[in-house]
Amino acid sequence: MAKELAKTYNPAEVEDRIYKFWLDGNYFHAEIDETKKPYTIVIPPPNITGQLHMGHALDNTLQDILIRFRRLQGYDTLWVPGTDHASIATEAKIVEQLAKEGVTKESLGREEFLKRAWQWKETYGNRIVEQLKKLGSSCDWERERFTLDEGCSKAVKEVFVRLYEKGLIYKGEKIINWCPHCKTSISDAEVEYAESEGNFWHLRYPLADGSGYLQLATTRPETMLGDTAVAVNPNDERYTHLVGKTLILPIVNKEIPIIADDYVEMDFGTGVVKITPAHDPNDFEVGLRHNLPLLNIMTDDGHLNENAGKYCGMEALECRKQIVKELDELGFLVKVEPIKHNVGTCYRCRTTIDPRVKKQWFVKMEPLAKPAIKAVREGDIKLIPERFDKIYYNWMENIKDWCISRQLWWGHRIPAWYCDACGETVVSKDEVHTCPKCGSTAMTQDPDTLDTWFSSALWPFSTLGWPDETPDLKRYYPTSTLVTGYDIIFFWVARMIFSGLEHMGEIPFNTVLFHGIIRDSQGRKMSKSLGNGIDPLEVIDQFGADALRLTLATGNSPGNDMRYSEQRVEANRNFANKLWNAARFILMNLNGDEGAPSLPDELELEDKFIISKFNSLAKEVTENLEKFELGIAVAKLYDFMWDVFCDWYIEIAKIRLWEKDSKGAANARKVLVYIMSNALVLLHPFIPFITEEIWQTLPHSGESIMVAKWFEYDEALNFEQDEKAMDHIINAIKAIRNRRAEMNVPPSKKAKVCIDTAYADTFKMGEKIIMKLAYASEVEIGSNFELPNAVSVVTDSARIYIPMGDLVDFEAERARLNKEKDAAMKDVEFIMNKLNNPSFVAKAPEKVVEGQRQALAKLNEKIALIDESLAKLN
RNA sequence: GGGAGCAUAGCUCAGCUGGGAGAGCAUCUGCCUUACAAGCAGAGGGUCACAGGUUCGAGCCCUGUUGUUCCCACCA
Repeated sequence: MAKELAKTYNPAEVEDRIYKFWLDGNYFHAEIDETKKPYTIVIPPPNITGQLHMGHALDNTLQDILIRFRRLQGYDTLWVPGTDHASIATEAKIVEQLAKEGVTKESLGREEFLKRAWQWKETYGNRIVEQLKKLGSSCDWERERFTLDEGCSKAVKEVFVRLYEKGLIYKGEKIINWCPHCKTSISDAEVEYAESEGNFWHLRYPLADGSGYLQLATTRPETMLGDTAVAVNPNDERYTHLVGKTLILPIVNKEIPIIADDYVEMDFGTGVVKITPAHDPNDFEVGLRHNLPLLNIMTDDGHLNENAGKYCGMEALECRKQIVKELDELGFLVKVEPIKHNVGTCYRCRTTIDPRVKKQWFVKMEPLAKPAIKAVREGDIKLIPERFDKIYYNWMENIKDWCISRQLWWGHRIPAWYCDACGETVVSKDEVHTCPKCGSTAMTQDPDTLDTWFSSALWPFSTLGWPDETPDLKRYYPTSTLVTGYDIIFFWVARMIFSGLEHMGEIPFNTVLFHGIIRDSQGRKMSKSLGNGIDPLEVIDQFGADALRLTLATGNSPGNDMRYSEQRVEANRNFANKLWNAARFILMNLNGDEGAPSLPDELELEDKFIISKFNSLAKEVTENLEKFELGIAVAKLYDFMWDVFCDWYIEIAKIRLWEKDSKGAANARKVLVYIMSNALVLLHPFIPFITEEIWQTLPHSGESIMVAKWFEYDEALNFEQDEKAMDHIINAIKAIRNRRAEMNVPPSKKAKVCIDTAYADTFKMGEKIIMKLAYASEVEIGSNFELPNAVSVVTDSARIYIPMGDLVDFEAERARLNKEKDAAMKDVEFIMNKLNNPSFVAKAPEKVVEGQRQALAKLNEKIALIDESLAKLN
């Protein structure tokens, strides 16, 4: 016997219990099953520094929807979870933590520091995993991974050595982006440009021969201390005679050459550029072409170094002030012009980036990018929405070498050793103790670690066991779908693609589903500094994980940002409650003889109607899900459950249910259970908790809805005629309700309904339905009604009279009917215009033309019915 | 400088390959009808940013304009 359900759904009461039930049932765990097709998703590993935010909630909701859908469809599904060590972010957090204790990372030492980091990982890495569970994520937790775990380390070393041996990883002295706050290099992708108010300082440098000056402008005057040339365009006739001459660098009083280089734009500024090869990427290139010396003037923490002479030790911005002051005093400052310009900042800490020359490790990108471009171009990998193709190509085609070394401790240590004796570099998967060249045993490992994204790039195969040829790797690679935000297309998606192709020889995933970011109700990005972030866990506490998931899955299309509003969550919580009460209603009426859900032998009109509707719904929803149209799929389910199943079918079913022990009541119960439990399965990917809870209380076969059978479209359940017949009845009921509402007749006041129709058989079947839902005391089907005191209402299939006695205002009736007739006539005119247009009839598809003809016929019928009604009024 | 997205009801957004526009919330009216007031029934509300074009037919395709958001580049 079914158990009683509370009147309102209380998610807090069921969710944790259900999740535990799933874990105990081991439903998330994938066992390789060769009879099934595999479907795999690897999670975008959340940082161990993070708390679950709305972005995670969205990302993981979408993944869980896909994975649950495929699981129900009978795929061998695997969702690999894990977390990311997030080298810079985590190291910064730990340094912060240490600072509170008055300890620096250097004083602690590398080994102790790493111990602390691992402690952090234990504490906070677990926290975010627990938070993912609150959402309902059906990850295979037995396969949980960490980007810095042993397996990932093995993969990282393998990749590093392979690429090094192929010449695709090299160490070089190049200009890189240096963050003076994080004290590490970062990659180009990690630099964010922000507009800032600055100045253009116009300076003049005197010619060495005393014959005059060259005027130029700079936004960073302090870099002049590192100038090693001044450049002009070779075609600039103003300056050609000066090329080869020298200038005296003010303050420094050093002689530097005037060179000619195409890089200089003649019509920008004065056409003269100071060249600081050690602190500007363009200048660096110029320097290479002209063999200019590199003069580094900065320390690692953003101060001027010994090359800055008297400015040594000064902080960069302070130095800028002093230099400008001195230049002004010496007469070298021409003017100061305020300008807006873009400044590169560190994407982690927002500190202004100092471009500088350092010896770093790089990945040579061009050979890796080529096949990665091809994979998308040829459709092996599909990006959804498609427009991200362009963004991807643009980046890949203009890619520069990837700076992968970081001056951090928390991360994968670079597997390179240097011989203290002969300077030999050895790259190896294993520890190197002896120099292969000179035999010395004084080997020192490179102190640097790798960019976090270096290990993330291997995630789709490192998590499956690579470089070992594990059964998982064989079975689940390439993965099926990657779900992630468009904001990490370069950081992560692109790098996984070339890594997968290079190391596995195969794409890492078939499809990438991009989603947008979640903004606050005013459209602003959620951020800590604004304090406008919404904590998904609080939302879950208040409204339930299902309501949150539904909100994130609805009203949102791939690749687009969405605004979060609590009102939407509330509306979706209400939907959950609606389902809950529908289930409650069904349970109240069961008497225990239903057995597992199945259809009765005899079906009434309304049964066929709901079954047929559900049948085609299932087909559409399946197609939508397969095309990643998750929002569309769930909207259809929502409408069906609320507007069709609850508002019509349940209400109609009550008629038979009230006939207590009848066969009809038993049949109605069966259909109710059948539709409800099958609909729950279709809804389950979106709202897993409540669907499980309800499914369990209803008659069911099997242990869990998680492993129930996805409903598949069945031609035998397609009852088109019955759907149409029900439509006639529904339209009549709606029309009657409308008339009654207009006349302010309360439902308690029943009235007789007389129906004149060409579909007498249909309406005969619907008599009881109309009685109940149109508040009729009696339904009479016939023709030539003589009803002097009746209002009438017309649908496309019937003329309906409601005798209302004194309530009837004949003038108003006539006016209303005429208004309705006018509206119908207008529609007729519109359609006639089309049908009278020869090109429409000739060129439009037959289906469309026929549709218009039918619509016209219906309208004419309706007009005829209205005319008859009008005639009766006279 | 290059590229992309968005512009649809008061608000937030759907609208799949072109066939007279939908939802939720809000508003108005009437209902505590024995699943649900987190509900039921009914109603109002839109020159689909603007201007052209293609088409028998355009919210949807093409061109341009305006507004807005974002990405890339980084001319010092």
